[in-house]
Amino acid sequence: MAYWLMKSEPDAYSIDDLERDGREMWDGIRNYQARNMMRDDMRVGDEAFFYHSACKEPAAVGIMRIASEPYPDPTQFDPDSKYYDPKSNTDDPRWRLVDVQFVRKFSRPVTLKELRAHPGLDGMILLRRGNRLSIMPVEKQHWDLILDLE
DNA sequence: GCCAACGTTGGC
DNA sequence: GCCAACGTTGGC
Repeated sequence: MAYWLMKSEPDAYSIDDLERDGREMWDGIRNYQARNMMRDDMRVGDEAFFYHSACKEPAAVGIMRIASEPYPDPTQFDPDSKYYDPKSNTDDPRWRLVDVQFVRKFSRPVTLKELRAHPGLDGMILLRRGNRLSIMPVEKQHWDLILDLE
């Protein structure tokens, strides 16, 4: 089983929204690297940190499970969606997504500040300078360390 | 709100 | 295929 970290802006979709919904499409990913990981590397049953980005306190806030095989992101075909991609077509969809299932919310957010301060987490992709990936793999040892921080 | 870092686009 | 211009991400 593999481990992941997936970012969302809490103003757009937060861990509380996922807790309410239970299961949801992880839509709107429009970055090829992130797409490729969903398309090629994720497996049903993998676990992922839900991470709040672009907000007052960036932090890992909970855990979810990959709940589906990859399939075309319907928002790319919807002209009313902000994720609409006129260059994609149904014959050869450009963007794919997976469903995620809520597992649990952390008892408290594990903040980016704490992650940066932990020597054992050196080398995490999330902490690399200039990193903008919204979906990234997490090594098992890092996963376990972060759970210890909760 | 600023801005560094990065990805994408498109002219050549 | 290069690269300048532009747009976006996301921490601060």
